[in-house]
Amino acid sequence: MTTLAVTRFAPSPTGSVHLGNVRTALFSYLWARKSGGRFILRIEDTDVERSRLHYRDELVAELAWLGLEWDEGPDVGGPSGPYCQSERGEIYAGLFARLEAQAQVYPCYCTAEDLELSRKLQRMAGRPPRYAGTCRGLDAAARREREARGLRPTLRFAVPADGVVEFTDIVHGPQTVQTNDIGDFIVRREDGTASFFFCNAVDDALMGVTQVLRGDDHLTNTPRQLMVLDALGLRRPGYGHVGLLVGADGAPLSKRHGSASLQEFRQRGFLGAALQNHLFRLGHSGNADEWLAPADMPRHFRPEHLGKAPARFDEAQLVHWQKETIARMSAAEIGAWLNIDGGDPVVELVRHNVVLPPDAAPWIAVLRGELPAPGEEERGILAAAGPAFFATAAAALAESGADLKRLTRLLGERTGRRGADLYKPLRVALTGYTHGPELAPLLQLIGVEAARRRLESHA
RNA sequence: GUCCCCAUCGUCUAGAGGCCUAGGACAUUACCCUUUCAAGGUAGUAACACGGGUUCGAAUCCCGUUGGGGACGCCA
Repeated sequence: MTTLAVTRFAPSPTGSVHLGNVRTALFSYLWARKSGGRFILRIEDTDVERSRLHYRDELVAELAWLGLEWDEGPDVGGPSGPYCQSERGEIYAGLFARLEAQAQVYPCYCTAEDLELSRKLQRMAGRPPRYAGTCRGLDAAARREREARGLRPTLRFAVPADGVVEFTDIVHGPQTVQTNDIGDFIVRREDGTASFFFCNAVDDALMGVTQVLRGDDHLTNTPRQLMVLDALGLRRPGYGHVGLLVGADGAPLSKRHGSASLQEFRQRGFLGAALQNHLFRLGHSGNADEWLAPADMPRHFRPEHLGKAPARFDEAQLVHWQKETIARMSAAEIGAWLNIDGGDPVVELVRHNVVLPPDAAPWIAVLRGELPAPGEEERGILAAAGPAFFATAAAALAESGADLKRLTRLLGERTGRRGADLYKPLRVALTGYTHGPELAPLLQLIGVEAARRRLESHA
């Protein structure tokens, strides 16, 4: 019933991928999987100044860690390669030649300073800072003169006047844009490399992409890409612009929000399935409130439920999905995640008390014999119980052994305490904390000897 | 500045004119369970930005206001 969707994720390797982009990658991936189509990874590294090889490797590793799998990409190949734009120069050259032959592009000799000045003047005059069209009408003689002066031209797309570009956005619906609102834009830089407007659109068409999902920030430059595609007679993919992902401050997540990179969340110990569950519900609703296994996510993905409004990234909700994920992991998986032996009884003990790996450290320390210095609340509880209580507790422990039930029954009988009055001081003396995993297995693991010492130290 | 986009509980969202005295999830509060804490269970607090229309009837459609965001780059 669903038509096959060919989708892609096309990051530029100029930094760590941030969650906003990861989310559109996830949506794209899910759409492809839902429909039985293909998911493509394409690296947009035409900006030689800022692209770095290690960012590309990192990106591939992070995406794979998250659990996204692409059918075509720089590492796995495919029929539409190469999948790094830096290697597609010949393809673009052929296309530029066609546009030149059709006179739909022209060389522009304006320097960066010229352009900046022009923009500044327009802004001051209360006009939108668009390319003024200075080089559009240059004749052959004028071009030769500029070349002779050593000027290297960029190539600009000649946007037709008084036209309209129409398209139906997958999430925003019908859009109509006046071409008069769009200035002639650069498709090829001075150094000969293709610009985003050009290669991004062209590659989607060439690679057979049917649905492009991306951030809202691209909505207004979609018409430019459509004009390029139309001029080249290439098939238009469908475009869907999802509301941006914003941070707690309401500002869009971006590379300057260093904290929003996928890498950082992985390094902090968040799990791929938790991140997927959270991202799945940001700017999208998939009629499922409960945790979804990554394998089940595709059939719950609903492209028609992609949101237009910006979504706020709230870590509290990510933490919830993290807990749900941990609850479903096997002991071996938790062990690997915590970097301890999966057979270690600590694993089951702490699974409900740990959100991130460092949270396990205190409990491991408690079992290995190091108690934290008691805080104010803890000292209060210890003092309220009094030395006699702990002396009685130590004596009872000698009879009960590591059996908490017996220990608390004896202690209850001898001190008259029950409930929190009984358990709280015991817990604090034994673990140093007022909260934590179940006390019975905790006592078993601490062992009678260590427990006795801890109780006696307060007697 | 010009053009474009967006607007439901604190947060993520359901809602495509009557099913809405607006539903769910997270967070939060209370209670239950366990002679403790956590986990689990139950219940509760909490929202249609504002103003005009259209309609018998509007969270839903139209216009405006306000607020937020984006584009206008030899970044993507």
